[in-house]
Amino acid sequence: MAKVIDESKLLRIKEAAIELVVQMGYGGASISAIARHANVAVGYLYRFYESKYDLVSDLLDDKLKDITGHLEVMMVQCSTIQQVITPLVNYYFHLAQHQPHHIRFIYTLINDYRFSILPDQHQRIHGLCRQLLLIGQETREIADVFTAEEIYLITVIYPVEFINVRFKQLFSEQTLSEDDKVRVVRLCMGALKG
Amino acid sequence: MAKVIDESKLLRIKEAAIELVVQMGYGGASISAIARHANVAVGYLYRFYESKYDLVSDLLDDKLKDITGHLEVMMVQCSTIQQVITPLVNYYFHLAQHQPHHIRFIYTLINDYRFSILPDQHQRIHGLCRQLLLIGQETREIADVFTAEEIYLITVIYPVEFINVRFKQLFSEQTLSEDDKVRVVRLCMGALKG
DNA sequence: AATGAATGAATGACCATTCATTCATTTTGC
DNA sequence: GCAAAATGAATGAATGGTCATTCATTCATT
Repeated sequence: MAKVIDESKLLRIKEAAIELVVQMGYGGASISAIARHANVAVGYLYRFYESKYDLVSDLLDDKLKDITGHLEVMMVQCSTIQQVITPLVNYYFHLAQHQPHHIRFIYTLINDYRFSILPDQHQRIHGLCRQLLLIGQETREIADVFTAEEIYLITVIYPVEFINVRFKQLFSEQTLSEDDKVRVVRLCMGALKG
Repeated sequence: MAKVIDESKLLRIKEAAIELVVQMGYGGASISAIARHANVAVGYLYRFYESKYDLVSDLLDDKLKDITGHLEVMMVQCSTIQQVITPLVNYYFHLAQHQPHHIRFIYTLINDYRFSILPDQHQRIHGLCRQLLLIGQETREIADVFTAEEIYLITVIYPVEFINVRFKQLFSEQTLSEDDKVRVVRLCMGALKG
């Protein structure tokens, strides 16, 4: 007698939550507004998530999983840092162009002291940065002085911040271009070189 | 008949607002909680600020003014980029060590899409970055390919993000040290070199 | 008829903001 | 020098709204 759960509704909830958290902040994104945007009853959200915090926390984890998953795939195929950074920045730009709310969502919550990266993703990100560091020091693309912490800042935080400075139109009102992508890759590679 | 406005109360309100916005986010920092923390009546806040948004927005502007003010002073005395970056990073670290809430506050709101840098500070930051770019290209400390946008990312965003990755203990549980300061300066200078 | 997915009114707490009131200080009148 | 009147700084209860969450009810499917 098990009825089918309408997956499109769950998707709409996720999309609405992401959009509203970006626009109004976590506190400003009310459950009733999320439900209204998703065209779903208020109570329906509690079928999948125990609380609003749970919903948003899970969404953040999903988005981070997407990034680490992508990075892991890229690292298997590549033997130089340049070969990892280029598709990684490509991925950020693709996300920024096709799902701008999603990259803003990550950005908003990664900077929120109430949310933190869950232990699982934390471990994976750690491992990936250490791996990058090893490869880069082998190929001499990364200076010896650097630690995994700096690799994280240069390869994850810097590109995301570049995109957000553009979104906020702080220095330029241009939309992200191919040239910008090249600039970001060049800056990352230059910074890693030391 | 003019009574004296108790400046310490206003200071306490500002301090409480900063602390609570950092801890609970803008939406979570209620006026009643701010007033309670500041040991002040709820209505008292409205003597100085028209609304909660006004209060927080003004505080952000104040903090940004502090940074741009410092940068302007530093640039008058210095003729090389190294001579600007070093005291600038020093200033960030000093803020991080002595007023951690304040740097977190800037960090939290600069990343919030509901708040933006007011036109006045915006202009000053623009001008400062352009000036840095000119000096750096003269002294060959900054590669020709860079724009003011990249100078901003490297000299403002990167150091602040470094500090916040530490605050969040993402890679290291160490508190900020003199060695870290040297690392940040080195990374900034290296990145600017291209 | 039975099941359980989906609903949305109801709940109690808390929100930002207001403003009649209180209270400390200053000015005035003597 | 002092009491009374005037001032305006400071208060916090009151307001009307919104919040997250619950759960009795409805409705579609089996």
